[in-house]
Amino acid sequence: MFRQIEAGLIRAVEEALGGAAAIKVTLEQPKQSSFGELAIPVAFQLARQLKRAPKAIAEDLVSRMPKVEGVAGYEIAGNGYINVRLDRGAYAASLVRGAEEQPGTSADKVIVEHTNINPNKAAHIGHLRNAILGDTFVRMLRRSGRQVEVQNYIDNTGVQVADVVVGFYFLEKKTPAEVEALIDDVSIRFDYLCWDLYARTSSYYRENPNAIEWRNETLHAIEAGAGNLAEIGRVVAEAIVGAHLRTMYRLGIVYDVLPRESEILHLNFWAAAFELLKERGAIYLESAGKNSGCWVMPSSAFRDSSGHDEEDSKVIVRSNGTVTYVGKDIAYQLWKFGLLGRDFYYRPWSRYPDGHLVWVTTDRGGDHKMPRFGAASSVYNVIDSRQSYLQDVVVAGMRALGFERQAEASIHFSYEMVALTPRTCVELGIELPEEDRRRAFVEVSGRKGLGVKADDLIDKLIETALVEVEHRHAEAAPAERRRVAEQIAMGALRYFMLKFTRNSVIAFDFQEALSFEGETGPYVQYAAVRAANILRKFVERGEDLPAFESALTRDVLERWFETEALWQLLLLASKSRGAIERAIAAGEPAHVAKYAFQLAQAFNIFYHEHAVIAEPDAEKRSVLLWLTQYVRAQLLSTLDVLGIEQPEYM
RNA sequence: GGGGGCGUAGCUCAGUUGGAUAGAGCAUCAGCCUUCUAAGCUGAGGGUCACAGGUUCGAUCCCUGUCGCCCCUACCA
Repeated sequence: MFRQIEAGLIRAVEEALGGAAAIKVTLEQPKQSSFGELAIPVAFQLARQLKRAPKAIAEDLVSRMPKVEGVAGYEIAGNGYINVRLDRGAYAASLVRGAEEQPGTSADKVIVEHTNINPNKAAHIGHLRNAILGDTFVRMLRRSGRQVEVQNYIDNTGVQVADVVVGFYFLEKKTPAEVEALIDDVSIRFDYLCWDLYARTSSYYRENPNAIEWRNETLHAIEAGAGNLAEIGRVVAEAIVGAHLRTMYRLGIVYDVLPRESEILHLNFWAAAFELLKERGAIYLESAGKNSGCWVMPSSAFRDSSGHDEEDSKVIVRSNGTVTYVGKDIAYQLWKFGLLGRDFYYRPWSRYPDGHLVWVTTDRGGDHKMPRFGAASSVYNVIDSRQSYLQDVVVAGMRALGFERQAEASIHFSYEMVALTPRTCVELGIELPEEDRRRAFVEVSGRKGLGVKADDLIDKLIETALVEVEHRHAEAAPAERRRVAEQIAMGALRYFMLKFTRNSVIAFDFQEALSFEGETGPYVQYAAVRAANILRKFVERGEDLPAFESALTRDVLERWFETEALWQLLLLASKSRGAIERAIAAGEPAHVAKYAFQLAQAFNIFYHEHAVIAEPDAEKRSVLLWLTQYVRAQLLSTLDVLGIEQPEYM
């Protein structure tokens, strides 16, 4: 509704201008609500061109603008603003009728790749930020009508998996069968065990540099796909991927397909990409300097400024003939756009409780009915900002191959890392060197085993929430209280990861993350619960909700929404779709979180000021009840985009 | 050295693409529960938007420089 009026206003201003001036007409929200619902600052832009006072231009413009549906009038304010006042009665009446615009559906597919955790240890809070950002962005895109495929890339043949295999095989002297026994042992958390083992192997390398040979041997074995080392690698990666998916499912995060590095290798994706890159001159064989004997991409392809020499080129194929990670990534990115000329085979990996299937790539054909994966028109890679250099190289590769449009549609959805505050390190019992203690934050490190495990944090949040739920609802069944605590924990965690904009480093602090007050997920959930309570209590008292459409005529609505506070609440609630669209355009899920908080805050004030059920005036009560219902619906749909549920009670 | 990001209230952060009197949460202090649940609400204090120039009707936002912090800059991923 609101966005239709905005579009109408822009058209009207353009018509009034009659093409006299070449400027882009924009609208803004007035600083103060008393100035109206919208403001048109166009007179300022025109003042210079026309050499006239902004105020006179504004007056002239208003007199020439055609009638806009839903607008009650204009005011010239300040020294040239055109403030717009909406027809509140008509606006509210259309909302009562449920006349909200539906998003169009698009045929183009968007791929969002997120999570991408090395399958060699338990997930940590940095991975949570990635997955929550990615999952929320997926929900935003789907809400806005876009078709989205969610990929979680599994690097099951890399150094990190190899290091855990080295730990099991060379340090612990375990056979594949013994590793499998550990996985099957329900008294052991295998992903936690690997967390420690990975740190132990890393420190072993530091003390015994020659042991790095074990890693090389393991990497070769994994790539060849035969022998005990490869077998351990396979079972470890398989088990850890399962653990990651379970961890993420606790937060409502699901995937469509798991493309694996092993298939990229076995199906020779790289060979296809290599041919293309050579053929189109995107890479060349270096004959001199430190990169002699390597196939490299010149730095001019991905760095625009001068001052670089041959030494800055990026190695794509090493002098020993093996391909680097970036090379494989170029092949993978080509596949995502359907440009590689080959595809994976697939088999079902697992099924979520709601029936949704996750597929995994395989290197052999099977007899499965499945969706067509890949071949998208745009691709979002949710990867932390430290890898932006490599992402630039991938995009440069696409461009050098002549895939300009796809290069343009390859979006590095980057975000800053989650670090730990020194205080939190102390709480975790981590010894910090003197210089780290004075820093604002300390980077997590898997190699050092330094970090907060995702499941530990989720457990701690549930535990904290449960104490409060038990205190408030002693009469409820334990299983039910547990469920409510889980929903609150999930709301707190998802909101916490989303409230920061992407390029801000999160200095993780337990005290802050465990807070359920103020700008938090539970605050928003609480507002939704309150709204639900009003409606439930009203019905429990034996009264039926009024027939809003007939009771709330335009005149009635016009009268009650003269009250500024009620009108502002309605207006804000009606802007949820616009808030999501703006957040998509900005690529910033934090904006949706902020909107949800603001709406919850506005409702809490309303809740405090109006006793809805006890309202003696029947007409006013109908308005308040409808408003409660409407705000609740908008709040719930926004929470749904954030992946947050409303508990039954709090 | 080069590339990128950041610097806004005591702390943690927003700031809708250059607009009207710069906001929120936390923390501090003072209030509000016989009510649809106080995980809430009201109020107070707290600012040289790092600094210096420039662009223009107008700059927290754009440009230049300076200072400080962070990340990247592997034949690791």
